[in-house]
Amino acid sequence: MKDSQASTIIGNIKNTLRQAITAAFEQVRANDQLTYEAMADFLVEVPREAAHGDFSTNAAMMMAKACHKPPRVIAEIITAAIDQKSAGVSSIEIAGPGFINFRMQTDWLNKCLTEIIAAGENFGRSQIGKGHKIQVEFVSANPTGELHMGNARGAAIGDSLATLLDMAGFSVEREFYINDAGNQIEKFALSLEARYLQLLGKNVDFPEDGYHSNDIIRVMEQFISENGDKYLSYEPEIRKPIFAEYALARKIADIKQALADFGVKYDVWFSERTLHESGAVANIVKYLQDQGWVYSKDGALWLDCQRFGEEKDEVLVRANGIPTYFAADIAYHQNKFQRGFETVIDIWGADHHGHVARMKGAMEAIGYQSKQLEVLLMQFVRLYQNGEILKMSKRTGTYVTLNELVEDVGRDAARFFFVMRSADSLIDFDLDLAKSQTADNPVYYVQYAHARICSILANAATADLSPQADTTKLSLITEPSELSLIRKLADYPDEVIFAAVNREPQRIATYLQEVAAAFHNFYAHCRVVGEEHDLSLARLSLIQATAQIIKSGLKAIGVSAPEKM
RNA sequence: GCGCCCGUAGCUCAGUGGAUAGAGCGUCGGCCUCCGGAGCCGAAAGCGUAGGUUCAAUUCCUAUCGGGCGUACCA
Repeated sequence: MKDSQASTIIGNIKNTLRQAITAAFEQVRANDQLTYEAMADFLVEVPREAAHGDFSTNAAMMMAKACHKPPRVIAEIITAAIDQKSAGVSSIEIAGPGFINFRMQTDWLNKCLTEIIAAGENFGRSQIGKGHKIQVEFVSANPTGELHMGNARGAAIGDSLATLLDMAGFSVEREFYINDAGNQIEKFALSLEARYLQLLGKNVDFPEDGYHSNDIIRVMEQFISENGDKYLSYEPEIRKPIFAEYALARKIADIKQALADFGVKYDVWFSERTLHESGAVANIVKYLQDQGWVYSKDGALWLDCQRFGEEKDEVLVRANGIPTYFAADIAYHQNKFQRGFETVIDIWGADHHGHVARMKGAMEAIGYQSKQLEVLLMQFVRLYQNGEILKMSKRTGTYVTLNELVEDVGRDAARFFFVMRSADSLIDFDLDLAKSQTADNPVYYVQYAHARICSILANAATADLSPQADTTKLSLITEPSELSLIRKLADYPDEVIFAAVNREPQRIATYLQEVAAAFHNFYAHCRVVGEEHDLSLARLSLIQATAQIIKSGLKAIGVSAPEKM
């Protein structure tokens, strides 16, 4: 991903250095100082340690093998050959195992600051995505219950990833797939019917594998208050769909509301049922049959998954004639691609990982490339309470809902918490800690930096300080804590790109903590208001840029940037 | 058994094959006559184990141990 880089001052400098290094290699090869077949890929990066210069490259180390010389010897030769002046380099040193470290001529960081301020809210946006259509499908929970912690994690990750992709220049849509067809809806209907009868005083058994949670009792109470008991006399096959229809509409509305309260809004709510009704599911099965991917066994239709390397085959249509979830999912993904998405990202729980390879295989079978379907698996959220694992179960109705999470922990803290962890780490979530010590959440560290800046800006306003872009003397910014803050700020566009293309929104949470740390460090060393006039103005520009980036980054992960806390 | 994911500080977790592996919480010690102390500075403490590839491995590969998940005509 080293070529994924924003067109910023930093990006331009990296390109310039890369060209200068490549030119130097070509020159010394022409002089027979070095012999090699081809240039290796090398990096030009901003070193983690400021002591290692403004930029550094590993080119000499990468070329060690090709040149048959030790890295430091190559570095000596290359360093002598680089045209420093035209590359804007003030000094070069060779360090460590063979890094070449560059120090740039002065004020390049100040130019970065100017650029950040000039770009304003757009700083962080780029066109890496070139407008390619990409879809992120996430949560897609069964509409038979309430959203739980796992859904909350998926919502935080999916929504943030979608925003970051948008910032990186992709054309993004968020989608929720409503599983409103199939077996679980049948079970759902049976459960609703049982509750209906029970609420009206009938002594009926509740289905063993039904949905036990209390919320569907509430739904049926509402149903009865609106429609009375007239369905007691109806045939089950007539009234069950009526119950299901009624309850689904309400459950889906609840889910929408819960997600909206969590700051997540979808572009499309896609109904599985429409795929069955339109014949899309039947058509894709027919298509696969025609293509020779399907065989009959024990009365069912099977997809030959072994043909694309799976261990076993999968049923597409059951012996009872009802298509499986797998068949519907193939039709669903065909539909996605027919809508013009070049890439489709699905965010699934780890319990679905067995589904990944066969879905990718199926994509090949229906004429798409398996890499067009990316599945981001997220590991489970394990809840702790009173020091013990809290086992979540829809069956017994014991789980913590998204609504409760937002109520107890708060939206900002919850979203930050989920997005700061990589999707593939198993999270231990201590409910007691989350409820009692929310101030320990790193989100407040970041938000505090923003609020602190807003407070300083307010002070500056009363002190009649207002920087003008064209006259502010940014060259007065020379303190190490100031410069390292600018350095960190200038990274923002590349951080967004990295998070987007690697599907790692947690990078932004980490980055924001680094920005906040750099700011707090600056604050401890430098005053803004009360210094000499021009210096105050310059620092005002610096903290404005900082606030702008913190706000932008928090927004990208769905967290607010309060001006006061 | 087989497959996927994860083992990093006392705890929860970051870490694009590179230079001295980071943060929060916890522990210990400093810092407000000064823009918000929800802050800053410092200390102790770590890459499960064993091989391999590489100039260079926490990162890639293999094995092994430990944890999670899956292995349905469920989704």
